Amino acid sequence: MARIVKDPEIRRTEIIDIAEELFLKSGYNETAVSDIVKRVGVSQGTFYYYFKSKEDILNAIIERYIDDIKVGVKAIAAKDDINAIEKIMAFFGFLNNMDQGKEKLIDYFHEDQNVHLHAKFEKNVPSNIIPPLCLMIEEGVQEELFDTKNPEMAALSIIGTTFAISHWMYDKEDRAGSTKKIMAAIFDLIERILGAEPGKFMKYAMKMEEAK
Amino acid sequence: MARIVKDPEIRRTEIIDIAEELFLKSGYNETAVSDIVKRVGVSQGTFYYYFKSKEDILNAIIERYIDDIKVGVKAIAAKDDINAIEKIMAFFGFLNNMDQGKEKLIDYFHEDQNVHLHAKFEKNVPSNIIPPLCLMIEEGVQEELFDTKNPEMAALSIIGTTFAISHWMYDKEDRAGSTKKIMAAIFDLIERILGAEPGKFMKYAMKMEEAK
DNA sequence: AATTGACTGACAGTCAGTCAGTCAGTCCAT
DNA sequence: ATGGACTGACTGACTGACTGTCAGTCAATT
Repeated sequence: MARIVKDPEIRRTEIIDIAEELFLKSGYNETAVSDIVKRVGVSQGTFYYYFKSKEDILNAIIERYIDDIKVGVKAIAAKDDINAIEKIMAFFGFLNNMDQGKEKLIDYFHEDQNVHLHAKFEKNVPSNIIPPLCLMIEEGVQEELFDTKNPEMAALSIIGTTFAISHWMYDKEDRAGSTKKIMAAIFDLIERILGAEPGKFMKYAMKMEEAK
Repeated sequence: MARIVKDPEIRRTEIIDIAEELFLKSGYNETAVSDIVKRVGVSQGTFYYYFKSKEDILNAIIERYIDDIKVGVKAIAAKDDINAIEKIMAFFGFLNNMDQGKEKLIDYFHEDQNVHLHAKFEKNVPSNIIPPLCLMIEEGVQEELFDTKNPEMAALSIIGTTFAISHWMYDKEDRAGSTKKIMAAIFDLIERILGAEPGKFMKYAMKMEEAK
């Protein structure tokens, strides 16, 4: 094969891109390293020059997602023209959009073959999004929008609730149709967890809808 | 190898037992089918006589856990000498004891090598424990102990919260020591989610403590 | 004696990971 | 500018280990 030398960073990204695509399409265990290198157009050795094992490239893929999330969430947390409720809502909006950007990443995650990817992802997400979410909650407590003594636990509860509900919805057949009801239910739970005034989140959601 | 014929059900259980032990000790990907059959003392072919693939036996292991949980939870839900709060607390006590019975199954689950097992487990648990938990909550609403319009969502939120907090605690170093504080925090969150009187769960917990 | 079905073990095919060596690009001395 | 030394990106054949198959064996049952 013709030997083509590239900037290591570009080559690395190239390999990660293809690996991600194949893992999502066929599953981690079902994708061979040889499938990846064939698609990239490099040798087996090159793969192991960049990644010390197959598991290692999976970690690299996850890390990239986490980094994207970190950047987006930090930007929201740093805003000073919106209040805590709007931040938390923007936060969920951002997480949702990320999925969409990757062509329904979340759809892939819920296929059985991708448990491995999904599990690693959910294992690593909380430690990165709990701290900023926690800050937003503390802000809301100071603004007297929320009433909670333990912002960290509240943050965990919100994330756990959101994960659980989104998993649950994916296992049910009748996914579409009742998104509004589900949003209302999630808002209700978040308000309860945070000790916010009932209906306050929905009120803000309507306002943002109008603003468009 | 000496040929020993056993009752198929016993043989099947035998293979599952060993496989479970090895998967938990060394991880799913790191355990070879040949390791399993060597330990059981049967041939490679016997393994594939009982299970159609390596993935298949993992599903069998998970199924066994789920069945244990189902039985235990049904028994609690059927009791008529305790109220909804006591049932929910018994429910969590049962889930906790199950872990202990399996020599801290939950400890193994949180090791990185076992993401595969863990993920399959958590993917399948909710669909089995949400319905009975849901019934308990509905009971509590009728008894006017709780105030919620959507018991199913509340059940999901409680399970999600519990999972998220237990994962979070395992990733933190200072695990021991503050179990009481964590229990208090979880009770507080459950009360908020269910719309129960603040401190009510803790009150029942104290009462049960005394009863011993 | 015939039938059933649990069981065997050799084997085909596949895959993760290794390694000795190759070659493109860079940099410096002539 | 030209060559030669050097670096590190890259190659691909190879190995050992693995999953899953299958033709056939043997114990138990009828």
